[in-house]
Amino acid sequence: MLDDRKLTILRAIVTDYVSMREPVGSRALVERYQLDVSPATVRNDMAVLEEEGYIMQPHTSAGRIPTDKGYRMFVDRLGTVKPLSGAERRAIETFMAGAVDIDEVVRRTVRLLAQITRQVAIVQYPILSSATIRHLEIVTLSPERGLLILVNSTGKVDQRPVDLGNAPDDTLADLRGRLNAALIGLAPSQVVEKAETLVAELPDDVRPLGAAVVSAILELVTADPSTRVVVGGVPNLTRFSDQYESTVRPVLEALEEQVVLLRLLGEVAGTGDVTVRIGHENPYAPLRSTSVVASGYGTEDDIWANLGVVGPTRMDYPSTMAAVRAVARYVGRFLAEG
Amino acid sequence: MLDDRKLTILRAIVTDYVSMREPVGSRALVERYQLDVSPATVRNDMAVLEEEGYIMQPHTSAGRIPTDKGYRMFVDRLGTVKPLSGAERRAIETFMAGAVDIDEVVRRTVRLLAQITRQVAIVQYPILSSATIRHLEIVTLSPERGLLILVNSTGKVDQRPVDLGNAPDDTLADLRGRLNAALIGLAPSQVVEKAETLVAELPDDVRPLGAAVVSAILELVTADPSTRVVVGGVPNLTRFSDQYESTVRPVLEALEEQVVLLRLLGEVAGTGDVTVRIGHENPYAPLRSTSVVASGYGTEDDIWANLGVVGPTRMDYPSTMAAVRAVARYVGRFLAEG
DNA sequence: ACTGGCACTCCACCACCGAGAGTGCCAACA
DNA sequence: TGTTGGCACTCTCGGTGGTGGAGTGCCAGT
Repeated sequence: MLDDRKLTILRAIVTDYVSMREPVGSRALVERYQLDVSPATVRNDMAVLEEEGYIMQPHTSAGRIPTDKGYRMFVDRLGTVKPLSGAERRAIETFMAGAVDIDEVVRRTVRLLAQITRQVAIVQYPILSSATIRHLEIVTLSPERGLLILVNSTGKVDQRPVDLGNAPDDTLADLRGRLNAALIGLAPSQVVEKAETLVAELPDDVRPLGAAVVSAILELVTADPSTRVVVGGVPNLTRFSDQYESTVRPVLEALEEQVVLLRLLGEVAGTGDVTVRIGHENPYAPLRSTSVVASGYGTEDDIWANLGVVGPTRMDYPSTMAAVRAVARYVGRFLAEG
Repeated sequence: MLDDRKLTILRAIVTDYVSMREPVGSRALVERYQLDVSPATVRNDMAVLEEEGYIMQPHTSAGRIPTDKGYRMFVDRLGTVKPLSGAERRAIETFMAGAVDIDEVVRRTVRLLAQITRQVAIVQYPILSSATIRHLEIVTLSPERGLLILVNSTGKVDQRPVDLGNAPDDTLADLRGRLNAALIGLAPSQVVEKAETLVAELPDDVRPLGAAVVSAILELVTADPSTRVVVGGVPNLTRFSDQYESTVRPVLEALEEQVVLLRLLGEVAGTGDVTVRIGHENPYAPLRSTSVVASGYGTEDDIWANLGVVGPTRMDYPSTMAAVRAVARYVGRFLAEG
């Protein structure tokens, strides 16, 4: 159905439209892409491509622009991987160096991704499912208010206020000792299993407080940190479209909704490799006029979370995909090393 | 120079322009604001107001719009405080209830402020200068890597990786004991004073590690958490202007620069009451076409940080100022109570 | 199967015009 | 002196019509 030349033409249309941002006609095509055929021939091929739904005309007698289906074909079969430039590689390395905690890693990643793709970047906080509890502390702030602190093997520190109800210091110390002894080295799932019997086995005088603390621990341990996302590069939305109100506004609104972004990343990515959702393929209606390029990141056996970019369907897919892939890999390695 | 009627007219022009978003002419003015004089009289007054720089015409024979100076006059002398609606009061109360940690308080505040002002909101993390050290912990992650954890009296938990360099467990325990004994109850400034002698007094075998840990403590203690800001309500920028590229883009870019926002808030607010910077009064050039309404928040004797909104110069100052003031007060109280 | 030619379509651009809104000024008036 | 009605003037905005150009589809010829 689609012979080589038609595919070449489709590729040329996509490439040209992405860089020129204008509908592309048959003459420009043969001139800029050495097709060695006449414009008339190209027109015939374009008629077929249009019939098949890969390209369309904004109006009669304008050039053609790719449809979502056209971009999809391009991404799946026509795009050649565009390796990162040396400067980009170096940027990735230097950008991350010196990030001390997880917050900073995420913040820098989002900045980095926005900068090299020149799109809006989204990074989800990593969930480190293999993490185990390393240390547990109960700090007294006042006779009534305490702070439960949990440190896991990756160095993440979680906290939560607990109501101490005037419990005496030695009760507190007793509880802390028991909890540390019982829970250190356990993974989240094991903590959940063990929680009930742990409370049951506490001495009567410690049990009320113990129950409160354990339930706080459970909250912390089951709370999914990857339910947080960070967004960056919003100014790049400028390059989206000329009609601000109708196209940019819904995207801006979507970007403020953590829940939406999480669902989006979840449905688009989820694997270790780069995935692309083009226009109407997107699960979320207000983003139907955008494309999402996303990838999971983590180690080879363990995906922790997702990251990606949102941009106009008319985007440079090869470069964007290469950048997302590179950043995802680098962040995965960086976090794995600690 | 400016008699009562001229001021009334100026007030009417500001009010009308803010709500109608169109240059306002003499006829509309007398019709909508019962001025009891003829349009011709109003025109004479407007000519004076224009000469004095309070209003201007976008072009000959359009209506007048306020200048920055006009808004300034309005804010200083003409605006009447517009109390919050009951719904808004209730929104403030319910929005904050149930926020567990400082991150969440800040995130909710920014959302709240963006929602009731319908502008872009900026909230700076609070610095609690009266906080003292409550607990200090060194958790071993691996023989080489450790985590220093600092809890202060407000319940804030800070962390920082430290290089343990294979120090034996009992050295670590010894150091932890000494540091806890020496530092608990101290304010940041006191910690800084005491640091040097503390290291000097350590036994020889503990000192190298101790020096590293103490320097980490100093970093944590002097690091200003209020160097972080959170932004929300960006979609409200839609209502800024029709010319996207020229006016919205620079604002978007400014909003991504933490440093800029901090300087902005710092220079605009800094006191316990609401401050307004209008257009060219702004210290930061790309925001010369916007107004900033900001306020410090905290307790009566102690300002912790600032919050505010950024919007078009053509904004509803009375409502916005009332909202910023109310939110600042509420957050201050909320945090003070714990 | 490809090509050159040709008639056709439609948009983008420009000039032009008229209506409407608003002004400044002036002479008249309280 | 301050206010008012009248009037000529200016400028924007919306609609109209014409033109050039880009691009197409189709067809006959190679």
